Amino acid sequence: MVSTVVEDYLKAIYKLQATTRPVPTSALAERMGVTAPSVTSMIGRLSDLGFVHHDRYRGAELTAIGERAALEVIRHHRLWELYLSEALRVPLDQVHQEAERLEHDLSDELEDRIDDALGHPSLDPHGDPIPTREGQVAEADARALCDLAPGTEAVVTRVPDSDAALLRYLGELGLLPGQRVKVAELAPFGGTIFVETGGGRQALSEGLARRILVSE
Amino acid sequence: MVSTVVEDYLKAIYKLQATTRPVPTSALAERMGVTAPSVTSMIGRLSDLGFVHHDRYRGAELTAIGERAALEVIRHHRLWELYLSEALRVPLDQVHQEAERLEHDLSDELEDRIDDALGHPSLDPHGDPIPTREGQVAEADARALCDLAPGTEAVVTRVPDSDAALLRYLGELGLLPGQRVKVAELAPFGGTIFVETGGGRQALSEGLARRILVSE
DNA sequence: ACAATAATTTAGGCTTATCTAATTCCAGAA
DNA sequence: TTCTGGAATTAGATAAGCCTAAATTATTGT
Repeated sequence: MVSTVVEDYLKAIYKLQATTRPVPTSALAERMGVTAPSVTSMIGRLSDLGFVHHDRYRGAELTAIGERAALEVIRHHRLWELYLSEALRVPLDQVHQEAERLEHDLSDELEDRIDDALGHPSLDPHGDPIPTREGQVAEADARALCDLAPGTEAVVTRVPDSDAALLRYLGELGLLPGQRVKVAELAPFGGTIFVETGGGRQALSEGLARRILVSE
Repeated sequence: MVSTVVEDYLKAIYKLQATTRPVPTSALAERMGVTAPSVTSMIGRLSDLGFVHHDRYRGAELTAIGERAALEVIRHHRLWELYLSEALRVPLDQVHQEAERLEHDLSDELEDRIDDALGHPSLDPHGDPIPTREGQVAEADARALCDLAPGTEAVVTRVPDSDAALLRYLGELGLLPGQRVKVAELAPFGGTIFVETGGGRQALSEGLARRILVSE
């Protein structure tokens, strides 16, 4: 059984790979909140364990085994998130933080019981896909709120998961998963989008609107 | 925040204090599954942290602060046990093991939510008292099954928590908390007790009957 | 092609928690 | 009161993760 620290590194590498591949030492150091030398040494260990391939001075990439291990941690995390949200009514802005600790302590038996209790869900409360026990991830092809034409109506399907303050703000705006939204207009010269939600007319930056995924 | 290892030591010392006080190094080593020198060194750290008083060559005793910390871990453990048992239907013989990992990852908020969801319970599924948030333990004055006179009827209130095989056995006998039991007879010359349970007539050793607490 | 800069790795050290081997202490027997 | 066997402690080592400071490498601008 790998340590919780190793699990956290694997998860971080998996997420960063969506952006850059291989993942540079500095990117991993930043995400993990440690110094670059710490990352170099950990990459060496992960490489010894067969979880990553290290391309010296270029970065690290998960092996098939490493990706599988990362997906198991992510599955645990997202199952806990949904469970805490549904069964214990933990507010959406707090579930990530709680799950961050619990994800390392989920036996196969308990995983199954939680999965059963939730009816084998495919999405966590932020709209992120829950990998299957076999490590399959169903990435929905959603579009970003900022890409909708004015006048379009849609439903929010996915929001960033780890920034509690942002999630509270999105809650105030009425832009959490499941909530309806209509693009009212785009401000001239770009940069700002006006939308109508259950909470009324809201202005938000294009940058933020890009991180909110919707389906029509 | 103390490490999970420190939490485990505090809990172990608390439990051993019920038998011997102060707790000898060897007893703690045995319970923690480590060598005596490891315990000596850990006791030094616990002493530095103000959790125990170390009487050199005699053993360790929890300070008020240490006892408080131990009770918090035990509260977490027992709340998780009851929650897993009630909400997720985890079998009684497994809840201890699961809670052993989860007890170290329970934020105050989640603790409150679980406590609320369970209706502020006072006993875990093995019948062990759940300390209050303030560190109060309500030790019920129960009697042991082996101390009942033949013919007496009672209800099982408390059983050992950590031996899964024993708990499965007690389940087969019909001697889990909440189940009714009647002492049928004592075998001549002692050592064995015959009881009637929902599952019929059962024989059990005096040693085992001493670890099963009942109320009439 | 080469020098400057930025990223990465190496070197060496610290803390926590463990171990084995060696030593010291205590309590009970003679 | 002294001896002795078992318990406890000290000494020294290891592994995981982290750090700072120094050295190295890759890249980029000229």
